Amino acid sequence: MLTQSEENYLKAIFHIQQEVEGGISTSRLAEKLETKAASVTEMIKRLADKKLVDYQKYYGVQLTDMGRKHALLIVRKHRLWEFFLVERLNFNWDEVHEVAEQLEHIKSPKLVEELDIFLGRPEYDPHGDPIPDANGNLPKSPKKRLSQLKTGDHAICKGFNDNSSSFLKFLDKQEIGLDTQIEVIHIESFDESMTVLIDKREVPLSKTASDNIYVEHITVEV
Amino acid sequence: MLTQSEENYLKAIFHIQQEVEGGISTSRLAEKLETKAASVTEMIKRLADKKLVDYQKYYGVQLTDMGRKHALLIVRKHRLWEFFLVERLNFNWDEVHEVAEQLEHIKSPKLVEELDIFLGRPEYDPHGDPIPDANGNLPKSPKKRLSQLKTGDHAICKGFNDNSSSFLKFLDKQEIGLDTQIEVIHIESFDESMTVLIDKREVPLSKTASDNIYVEHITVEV
DNA sequence: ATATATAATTAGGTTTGCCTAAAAATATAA
DNA sequence: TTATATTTTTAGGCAAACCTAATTATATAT
Repeated sequence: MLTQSEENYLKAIFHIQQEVEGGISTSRLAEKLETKAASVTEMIKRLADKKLVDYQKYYGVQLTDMGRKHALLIVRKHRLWEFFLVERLNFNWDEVHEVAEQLEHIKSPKLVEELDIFLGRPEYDPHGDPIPDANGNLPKSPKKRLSQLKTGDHAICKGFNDNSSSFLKFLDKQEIGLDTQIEVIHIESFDESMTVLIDKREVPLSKTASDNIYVEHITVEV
Repeated sequence: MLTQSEENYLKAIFHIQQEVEGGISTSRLAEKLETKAASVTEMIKRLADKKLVDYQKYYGVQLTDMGRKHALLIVRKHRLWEFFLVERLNFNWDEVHEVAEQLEHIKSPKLVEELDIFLGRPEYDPHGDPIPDANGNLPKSPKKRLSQLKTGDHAICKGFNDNSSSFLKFLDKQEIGLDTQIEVIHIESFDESMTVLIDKREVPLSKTASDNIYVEHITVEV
């Protein structure tokens, strides 16, 4: 049985692997987990002993199939609980993360299954992130970053890369949420900031912001 | 902030104090927590340092007001989650204990409050145990043990002292649940076992069983 | 190619929470 | 009351996870 700490390491490795290919460095993991490199080295060795990660000294870690399976279950639980908190308990989407970080470690296969049923087997969490099914399969949608679009493009908001409370509050303020319709009306070449049209309002977005917004690019018949 | 282990000790002390007066012995606590006396002594000292218990070497522990407050919050969370599991997630009442033991340690005041609202501010958990409110007040009902009744008495089942899976399964088999109507039709003097009438069925109950069933004694107009 | 900088690992320590075995205190029985 | 039994505490250890400081590998720059 995995400890909470071991689960957190697996989840962190999984999330970093979603972004970059290849082995993950000790320091990158330490940063993500807000701990020190020495602690990471130690834990990685334990996980390698348990065949949950492949580890080569000085060359980083990668999840094994078993490790990925565990990680996906934790992600599944995290996202189901986030859905529960927002949809049933009136949490705002910027308040759920820390609580879900706790709830994801509850060990009860029946609980996960019954919660999934109770919630109507949702496919996406409140931030638009896909919820893995019981076998670890992710529903995948053809997502792009808003920053990849061109002037004149239309899109529908489908998720966010940064789930920090400050970013989500910023989105709330700009009235940007899941399924919000967006039209790109201008891209400033010098800093790649853009102006988008949302519900007839002109909203300015920095490159940092547009990088963190996932959209589905749609073609509009004129 | 309290660790999970500290919370479990407070809860155990609270539950034992409900049953017997006075200081609680190290060995009694060790038994309840399925650990060793030496470990208990150690933890008790930590809790005493934190002013959560009063402790006198060789004379047992008692909760302080602060300690009781913490214990009641844990009991509140435990029972709210049990209610949730049974009423919303289709758990049977004999399956909820271990999961609730985990869920009770989730730290989020908002979660507790919103869950309470979501569930309709229930007063009793699925076993008939009272759920403390946010201030630690217990709704109290005038409960007796079924074993205290006399032949001919009528009563309504209001709770159980033993929440073990085996006892709850036994109750299920006898079709005894919360609010079940019971009439005592015979008490065997030599072993204090009794025969009760439930929904026109004669059900034999050992003293052990009747000791663990709480009832509200009612007067029937004939 | 060699020196320097950066990153990773090892060494050695801490805290929490558990353990066993020995010692001390209290309770029970002759 | 004194001996015996039981309970409690103390002493000393262990594993999980963390830490800092020192060492060793690897990467970078001259």
